[in-house]
Amino acid sequence: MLDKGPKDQSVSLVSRLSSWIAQPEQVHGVSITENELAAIFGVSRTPLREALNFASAIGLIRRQRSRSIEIPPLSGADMFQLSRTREELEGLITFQVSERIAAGEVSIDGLEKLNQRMSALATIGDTGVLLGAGLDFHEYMRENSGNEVAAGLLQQLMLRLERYRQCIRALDDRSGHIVHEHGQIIDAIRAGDSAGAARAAREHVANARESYRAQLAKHGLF
Amino acid sequence: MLDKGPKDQSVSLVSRLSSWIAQPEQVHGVSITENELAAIFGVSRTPLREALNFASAIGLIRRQRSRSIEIPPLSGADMFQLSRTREELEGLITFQVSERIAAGEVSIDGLEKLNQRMSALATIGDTGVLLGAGLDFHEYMRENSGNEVAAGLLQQLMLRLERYRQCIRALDDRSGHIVHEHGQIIDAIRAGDSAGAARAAREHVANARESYRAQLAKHGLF
DNA sequence: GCCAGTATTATTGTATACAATACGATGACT
DNA sequence: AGTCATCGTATTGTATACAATAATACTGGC
Repeated sequence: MLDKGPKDQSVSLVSRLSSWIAQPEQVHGVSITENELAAIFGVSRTPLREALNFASAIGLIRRQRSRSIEIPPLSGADMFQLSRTREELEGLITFQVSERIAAGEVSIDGLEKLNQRMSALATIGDTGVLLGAGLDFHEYMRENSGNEVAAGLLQQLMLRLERYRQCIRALDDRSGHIVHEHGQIIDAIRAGDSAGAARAAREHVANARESYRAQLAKHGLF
Repeated sequence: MLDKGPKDQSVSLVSRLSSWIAQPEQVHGVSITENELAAIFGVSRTPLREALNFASAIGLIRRQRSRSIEIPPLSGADMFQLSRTREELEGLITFQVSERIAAGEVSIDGLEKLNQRMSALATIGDTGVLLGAGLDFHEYMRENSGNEVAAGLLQQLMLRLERYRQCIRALDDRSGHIVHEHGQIIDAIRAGDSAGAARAAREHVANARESYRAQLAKHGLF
């Protein structure tokens, strides 16, 4: 209980909470009491409840009134809707990034640099690092779209998708595809084809979704 | 999510807070202290902070760490991004509603009924009621899309757009267009043209956005 | 007069205490 | 034995109190 150095916990509590939820060993669909969670994180109920409110606002957990916290069960349908929605938003911000680059409001250098880094990592073959670089790519798109609204919503989706990502991180080997598909997006942007870039981004998400679905089905996860 | 519980304040606090923020007389971009807000709503800081966390999670307010609450300023750019993002999500769920109707998973009766009601109201000419019915239409789409994810994100956007809606409610007379555009969406769904329905939905949002932009510009609001 | 450094105050972050509510168990009655 | 009412306990919702941090005012030195 004596968590020394108790500066602002609420911000980090949200990320700690989301990490905790994302752990595959958590039994999904089960209810947990606030006191239990508070004990787990070593804080009192007050900051915990603030984190819970935040988490429930973005759909990470569910809270009926006067009921305990429920970790939403993982399901293929849920994963599909998350990814399908992400597809639209990634398409939108990719389009907007492309437009901004075409208009000279943003330099393409950042994307080129990320692309080179990805290619370099692909030859090395470190899957973990490569996947991290892949996330950097999408983060860069969010930050340079000029659309904070869509970027914020996308980040919510990424947090929720993280739970599924955890399940298949070890299994997935789409790294080669990822590099290629990111490359296609950048190519379209470079050519000034914003609509094409958006299309490529959407296909990229759709491909990832299909890969996830296949992996999860193959291992009979849900 | 409406005010119902006599005791549970935290849920209703969120809606009360969003209504309060949406009031045009609020000076946007100004900072407010938690104690002031707590006094305004007649509650202690604890439930207020929970509502604030919820509101900041969905972008209704901004809270830097250890700083007072900031009501994000209204701006044309913000309105554009909200509406532009909404356009994508409305397109998506309209597509999904259409697909579910085509597959027989959902009856089209609900939409037909809403359409008839809208037409009837249009002849009467009560703008306020008609706009409410328009919102019902979109709510129906969200609830019958089978995509809780996109529906939840859309609801966040609608809450944030409410602030802009408040500014021009009295000015707007797009009622006729709304009825017509909703009709086009329904027609496409009835014809089994999901892609067409999605396109119509997106155009509907884009038209509303342009109308908003023009109205706000005409009155020099921001 | 102005700037730096410190003291003071205001405001946020956290913990504890209490109240209200929902859930479960126990027992009475049919 | 089954069902319903009532009570007891567990859990959430709210308020108050305290701690830590950021903002502000003040004083002394230059």
